[in-house]
Amino acid sequence: MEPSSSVTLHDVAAEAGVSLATASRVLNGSVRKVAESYRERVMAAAQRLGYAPNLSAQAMAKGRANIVGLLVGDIADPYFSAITAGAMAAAEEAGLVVTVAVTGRDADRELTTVRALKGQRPRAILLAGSRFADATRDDELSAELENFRAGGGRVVFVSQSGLGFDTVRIGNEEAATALGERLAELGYRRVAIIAGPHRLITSTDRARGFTRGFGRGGGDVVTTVRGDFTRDGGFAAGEKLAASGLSDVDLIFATSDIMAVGAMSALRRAGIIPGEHVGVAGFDDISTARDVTPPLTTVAIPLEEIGRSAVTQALLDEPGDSPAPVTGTVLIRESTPART
Amino acid sequence: MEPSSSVTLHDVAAEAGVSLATASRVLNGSVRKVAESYRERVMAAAQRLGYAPNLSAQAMAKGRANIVGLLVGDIADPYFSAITAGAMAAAEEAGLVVTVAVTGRDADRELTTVRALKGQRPRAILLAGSRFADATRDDELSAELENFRAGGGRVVFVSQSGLGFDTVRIGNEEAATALGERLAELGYRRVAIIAGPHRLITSTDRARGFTRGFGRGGGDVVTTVRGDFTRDGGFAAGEKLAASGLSDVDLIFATSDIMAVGAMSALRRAGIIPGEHVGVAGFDDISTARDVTPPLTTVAIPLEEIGRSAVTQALLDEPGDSPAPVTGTVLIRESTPART
DNA sequence: ATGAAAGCGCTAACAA
DNA sequence: TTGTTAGCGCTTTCAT
Repeated sequence: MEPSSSVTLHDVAAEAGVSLATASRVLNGSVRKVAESYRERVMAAAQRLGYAPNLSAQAMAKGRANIVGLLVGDIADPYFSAITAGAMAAAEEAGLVVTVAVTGRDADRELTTVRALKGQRPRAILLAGSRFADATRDDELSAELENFRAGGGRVVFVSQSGLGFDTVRIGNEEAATALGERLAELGYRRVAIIAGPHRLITSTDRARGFTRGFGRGGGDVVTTVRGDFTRDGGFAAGEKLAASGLSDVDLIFATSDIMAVGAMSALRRAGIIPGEHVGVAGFDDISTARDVTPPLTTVAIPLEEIGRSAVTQALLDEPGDSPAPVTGTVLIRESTPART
Repeated sequence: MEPSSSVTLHDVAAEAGVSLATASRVLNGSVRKVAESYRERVMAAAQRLGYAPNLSAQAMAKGRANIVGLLVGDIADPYFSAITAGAMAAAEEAGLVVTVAVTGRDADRELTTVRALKGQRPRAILLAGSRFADATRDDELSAELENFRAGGGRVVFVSQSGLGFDTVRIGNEEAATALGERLAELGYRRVAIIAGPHRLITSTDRARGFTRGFGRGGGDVVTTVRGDFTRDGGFAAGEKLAASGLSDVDLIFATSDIMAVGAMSALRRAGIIPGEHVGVAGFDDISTARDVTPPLTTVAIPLEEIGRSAVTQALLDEPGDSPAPVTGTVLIRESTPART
């Protein structure tokens, strides 16, 4: 049968000779409750007509759509795309559709975007990405999300919490501390830190943690250069450091791999060979970290797993029991050979 | 005013002392038609109550949701995430929300996913990613999309067309030909091609184009190694080539940068230095191509632009006028120095 | 210019 | 177990 532009449940019910309610029960409603013979007839009719439920209608009738809204800073950033991949995998398993929106790592846009997402009445809203040091918008965001939760929606943050919602926390500071210690053990003593903007807590936490660990091992932070929390931001910071001569520095720590990778390119361009003239370390263990030369020392964060986790958390019966923070694993690679 | 769990248009209308219809006209409906005084009162009421339209309800009333569904092979692949970024930017400008789904580069899953997306009654469905050589599912997919279009939805393919829908075409074969010619000019004569699975037309087109161009310049294809169209697939292929000794080969062309990058890592691991012992070239110009060592010769494809374009195309008044294919630009970098 | 009311497709009481 | 029916929130004729 040629499916007309849109087959409704009504059509299916008619075709099968049963009531709307019965058809609904068979195709979508709760399990077990319809006689096998009816069940089959409905299924057959649906099949024949090519019926597909109208999600908007379902959402309206149920008050909630089988959607999860995911906010990321920048989908083209491997950090976020890995988290997204994990979230989408888990969502698909749960029969949910994922709506993705980007915030550009900006608090205002984050707020706007949350509002837009709320309009879909999704089952959950997931906010991946750093919280902001400047809490200007936090009250508004909180209110917006609190209201969403009051309506039965679930909210899950990924990274830092602070606003009192469920959170898949990432142990940025601890892992960075461990990395700092290890690098100090390897003989590094004077580090230049490449960090993202002050307002990104993720970056700040990592820098602080690293500083502490490195300090414990007897190392010092010589300087900190800031830039966008992107590849190009890292590149620019790398150029700046290279221009300064790097005289007093034996190590560069960037608060994300993507910045580290950009910085390495800048260094090499300036004739400074990463891993040889100066050690370089990053954070995240994005795929590229293995493929640059030399392979990049970093902290592995199970990004995909975190994405899955966020969805799982959102689907749990009860909010409130945030799991323990995800821990990172220090990965020493050739970009930081032991200092003789 | 404390926004109760959900403020409806009804509430706003009541608060403003106007009818539902008027409120609707002010807040969403077509422009100009409401007296300024009413207009203001409604706006104020909406503001005060924190009203946000329920998209599902709007979708139902209008028959179509302000959503665009985007299908990608793998969101963690920079090729797709760049396209996605572009599509999301354009969608946001148009006030549309983007639902993303992954196909895992599998025709069956692609079909399933299209069905799921259709349930949202989105304004458009965008299919990024290679078509499949094995057209087993093409009829079903066509039928599904044709039906979607019949209901007023728009369909846009990105890459190859073939199914008779609007397409943002990518000139893979032509650009690969140009690349092959250039590399032959540079003195390369014997290439090993690293390709994705046979079924991915994108990969096949690029390999064919390259072969032609390289042949024109007097070069030969010595061997072709296939693997997953991923970084790891490239790595595995690279290992295989390295193991074979690479005796008879002065160049490796991978049909995507991501494979090329993986292959470079494998080569280096085996003691073969890319750009020195053997030239390496890729395709796409993903961000990483600049950051590997040596920087990777490739064909630049304006991925973000393509994503934007797909959305723009979908929003055009009339289907059918697919723009000219997007052309790639050959970028010779240090991974393919001129052969002496 | 404004309002009343009929749906849009589906679910979930409530009846039978 | 199955069917009837009242909404869900919004848009859109059609009157007024």
